[in-house]
Amino acid sequence: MHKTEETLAITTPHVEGDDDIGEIGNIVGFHIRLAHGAVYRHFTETFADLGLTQKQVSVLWLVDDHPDISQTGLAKRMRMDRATTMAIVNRLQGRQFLVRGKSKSDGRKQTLNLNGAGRKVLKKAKKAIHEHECWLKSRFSTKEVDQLIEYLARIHE
Amino acid sequence: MHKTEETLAITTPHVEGDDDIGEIGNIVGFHIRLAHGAVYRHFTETFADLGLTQKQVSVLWLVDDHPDISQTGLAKRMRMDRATTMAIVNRLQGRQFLVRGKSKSDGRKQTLNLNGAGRKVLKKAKKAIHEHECWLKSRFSTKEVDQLIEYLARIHE
DNA sequence: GAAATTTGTTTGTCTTACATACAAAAAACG
DNA sequence: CGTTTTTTGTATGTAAGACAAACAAATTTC
Repeated sequence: MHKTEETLAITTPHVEGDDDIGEIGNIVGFHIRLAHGAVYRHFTETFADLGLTQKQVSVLWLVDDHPDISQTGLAKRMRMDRATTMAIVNRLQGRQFLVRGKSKSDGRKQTLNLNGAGRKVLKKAKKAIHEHECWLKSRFSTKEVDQLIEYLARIHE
Repeated sequence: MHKTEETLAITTPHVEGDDDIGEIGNIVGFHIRLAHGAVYRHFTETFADLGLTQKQVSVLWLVDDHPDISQTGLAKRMRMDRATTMAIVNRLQGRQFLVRGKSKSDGRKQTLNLNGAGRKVLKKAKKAIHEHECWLKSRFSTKEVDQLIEYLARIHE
């Protein structure tokens, strides 16, 4: 859909179609933000009963995939700074989903690992993620999904 | 480590090193979040001297495009709830960028409009946005940009 | 060995998201 | 017409996340 200057209602007092966003609709960043918001909202609904956020699930997942990962290792992969990573790890540790240990090779580093409860909740989370992904992917063909991922990777890599 | 490969297609080549994010790399939502984060970060850098956030610029832009728009009209277009919209409008009003008025047609509604300072800062912001968009679009061809926008619109519309 | 860097930590600020509750205005309805 | 419901703006509180600045301990670099 090309929404150039075709829809130009100046003030739409009682009009039902509220998708007229004007020239800002040509800004890629604006669409990324809207898409991210929509995904975030659906994610939050899907995870309402598990009480986990996107960040928290991502961290659990990455820690599970990378046993003994350090906080900075995690931070680099998630593109977060140390303080933000601390906050999230603290929260997950507080909920008894992961444990901090001491690295033998480097005294500065912590090792992060899931415990039983963490693995259990991650298993549930992955099922919810699958459901969430199906909702997201339902509007794309397999090829389009691949292309979308490739486009997005160009942005964040 | 439980790898649930039954539902996940491997679409991302695995690279060893800090970019190796494991099977989570096949999750569209994860890439959207990373891409959004990257865009957000570059946006913040670009707008450091103007001191405006993405939301604030979007609101200024939309108010300029839709004079006398109401807060709920704004909220619908930005996919925000009323309380969040309030906070942002309050902040922009506090910085003397926009003014609230009273709607003549509906006593419940406020009318939002930019004032001189708001239009001035929006003009600067649009220049910065252009720079920011160039950074973002630099990794895509014109056709790819159109396609990316179309993909993203499928998600948020 | 001294200096610089890395890593984790704490503290504080800012922005956004959302839930809830309330009041005023308008719309819907009998 | 009056009553009820809905809409709109508002205030309040909670939570998450991003980030900056400062600090200490361990490591690396020189």
